[in-house]
Amino acid sequence: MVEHEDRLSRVFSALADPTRRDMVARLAAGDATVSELAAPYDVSLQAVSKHLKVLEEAGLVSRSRDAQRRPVHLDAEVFDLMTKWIERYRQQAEERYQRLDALLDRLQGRAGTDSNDNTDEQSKGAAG
Amino acid sequence: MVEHEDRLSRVFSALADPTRRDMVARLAAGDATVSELAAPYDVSLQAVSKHLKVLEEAGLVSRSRDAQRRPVHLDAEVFDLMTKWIERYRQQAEERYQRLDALLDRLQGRAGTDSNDNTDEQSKGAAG
DNA sequence: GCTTTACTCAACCGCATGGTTGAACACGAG
DNA sequence: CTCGTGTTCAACCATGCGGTTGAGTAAAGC
Repeated sequence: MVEHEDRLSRVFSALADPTRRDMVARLAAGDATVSELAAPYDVSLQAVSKHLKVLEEAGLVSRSRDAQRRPVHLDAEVFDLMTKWIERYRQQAEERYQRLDALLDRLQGRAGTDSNDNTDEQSKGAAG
Repeated sequence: MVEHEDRLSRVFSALADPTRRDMVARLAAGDATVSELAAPYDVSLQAVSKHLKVLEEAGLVSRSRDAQRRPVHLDAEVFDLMTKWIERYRQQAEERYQRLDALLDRLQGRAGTDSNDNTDEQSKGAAG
């Protein structure tokens, strides 16, 4: 209904399909033609062509021309878009979690917390 | 048909909807009830409830109980799953690109080119 | 105990999506 | 020009999804 007007929706939507994710995974190793990509799956070539169209419109791949073949190339730029979006909210959520954890420490008068095994080294200086 | 059996598909699919992404964004700032979440959108409360169910089944949020209210909490763990998947193939694709760039350097006899050149726009040198 | 508040479940609708098959297009080779 | 290969387009079908409304459930309040 929403016709996927924004870029991020198209990218997430494209990657929501396991077949398309597998294609992306294989394309990360190198360019491939439609037939080559279609080989492992037991769907028709037309279905694969459709999948590629979705990936292309999401900006994940680009297609050139080589005689009759249409080599598909993975375009890594869009991944940054996703990563940025994800990291942004992941960090916020984790910071919130740590603040909550610190608050619980104070409320319970705990001395040594062993429950946080986070790998990031950010200081929670909200001890006020 | 595929019923989204795998986790990653559910997560990507859940985040493919702009309304749900907006909810996640707002939940990153703090927990909220269904009504609070529904307020900004001009859809019914039931629609928002459905969205939350999708987010919950994707493992992105969890819901507890506070009297009649159902506070929604953002669960940051799943983001790691996505980030790992994305980064894996993004890096592969970028490495390939850099190798190609290095190869072009050698072919063209370019000297002293830093392979770390990441301009955001790359011209497609269709040199045959 | 009935009402109010907060929310979910159920049934339904319209459209998008993933799949199919058959035809058409693009290009290289005879 | 014709043929073969590689790929896309078009029509169609089944299912899923986001939306709706109406009913049902859970807990607080009078």
